[in-house]
Amino acid sequence: MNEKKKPCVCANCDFRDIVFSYLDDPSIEELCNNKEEQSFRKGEIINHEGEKITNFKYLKSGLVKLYRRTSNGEEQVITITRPFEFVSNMSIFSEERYQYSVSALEDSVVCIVKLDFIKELFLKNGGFAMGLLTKISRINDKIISQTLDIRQKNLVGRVAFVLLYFTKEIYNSRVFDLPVSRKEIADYIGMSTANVIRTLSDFKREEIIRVFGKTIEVVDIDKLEIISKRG
Amino acid sequence: MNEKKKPCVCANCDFRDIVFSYLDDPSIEELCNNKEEQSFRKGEIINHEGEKITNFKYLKSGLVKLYRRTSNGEEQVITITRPFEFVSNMSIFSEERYQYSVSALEDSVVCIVKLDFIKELFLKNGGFAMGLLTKISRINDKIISQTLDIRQKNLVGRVAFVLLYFTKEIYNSRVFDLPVSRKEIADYIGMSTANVIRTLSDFKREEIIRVFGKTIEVVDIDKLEIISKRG
DNA sequence: CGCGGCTTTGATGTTCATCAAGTAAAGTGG
DNA sequence: CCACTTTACTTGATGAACATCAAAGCCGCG
Repeated sequence: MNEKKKPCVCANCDFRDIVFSYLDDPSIEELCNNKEEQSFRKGEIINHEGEKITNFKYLKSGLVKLYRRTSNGEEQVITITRPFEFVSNMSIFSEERYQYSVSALEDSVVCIVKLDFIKELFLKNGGFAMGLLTKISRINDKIISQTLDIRQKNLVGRVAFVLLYFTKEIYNSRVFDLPVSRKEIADYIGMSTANVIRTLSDFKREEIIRVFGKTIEVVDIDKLEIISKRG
Repeated sequence: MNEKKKPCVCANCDFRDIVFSYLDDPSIEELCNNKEEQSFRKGEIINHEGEKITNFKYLKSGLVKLYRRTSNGEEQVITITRPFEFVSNMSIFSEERYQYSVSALEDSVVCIVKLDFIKELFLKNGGFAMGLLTKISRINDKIISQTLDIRQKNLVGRVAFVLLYFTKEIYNSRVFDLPVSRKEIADYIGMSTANVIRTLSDFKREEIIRVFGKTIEVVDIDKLEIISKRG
């Protein structure tokens, strides 16, 4: 008798609560067998724009950026996100190929499941399908509203926004190491690198933040909120 | 015997091919009984930001704009779209209330189905669920990529873009009546009204377009493409 | 230690919004 | 149907916001 059946690691994964909550234990077991984990070092590319989509991927740990290259070769950062927001989000059901690239901003671990397996699950398990649709919708909503928010702000408002984003959404701490270069921030909020730096310097001078290289300390978060809103 | 059973109008609707193609005739019949059509005059509001979502709505004919109001009271137009792109798209599965407003730019007809009915269908019919997810993903993808495209362009590029959008995507004709005011164009592409007008005047002067009030004729579509791309 | 990339700052010019003033067009009430 | 009011459109002038360019400092890495 096989008393010591190894428990599937997926059964305890936080991700289960999010989209796989409708799966019973045998299904989770099957998922586990169809799953692979892959590690990416900071800077490595997880999905490449134009590549064929064959897998359903989600971020288990780390931090990634979603971006695309414009016709004149510049990089446009669409969003920066933490685990449990899908990595291969969006296009996976609507397109054959990735519309955007994804790369690791910190060392990251990604879970990879064959897309066909997910599609099968989707077809035969309505609850799972609904959970997945809700999750995907929510991610899309977030990206769209974030993009609209940024668009509406001026230069200082945008920099304030991005600092608050790191403080509240990404690190949940008033002190953090910037995971991106000044240029990447510029590509994210749609302005020039020089002006991102200039604005950071202004904030430093007004003692709203302290800066030590890549390390940022938000001193006056309330003032930052005001600037971001008014922006 | 009931020989003269009235055929359900939904059975022949173009929309059936798009998301309801997986439904068999009895289900379509049921859909038909749960459906209402509602007409909206130009300018009327179809969905209101903040309102509770109870229905699944889609545009049968007409033209609508999706927009939101920013914190300082300005209007931000997210997209302008033709039938068969959902009206109550996006948030319907992820949010309880509408994130955005929708209003009619031309007289429009909207089909309205109770959201609960769609959810039931979704749960028990995997094919339908997959079709719907694909459709929703595609609409979201389109909005996101459009927004990114616009963001990356300068003033003239944006105006060229919007003219091409009306020419190719909306009217499929080089001559058309603008369904929106100059101000609405400005709110759509994120610039001031005065500069939209100025740019249109420049295009007129360079004989790229002809303008008679609301009527636009695109004379040199190639030049417009170049300006839009380079922008 | 020296090379290359990222960062910083100042000077300059372009792009764009804002303001103002005028004209055309579209409602509105008598 | 016309005078009146309001709203949309148009153009020029001005200044603010922002990008670009250039030069110098910093830092990590071979």
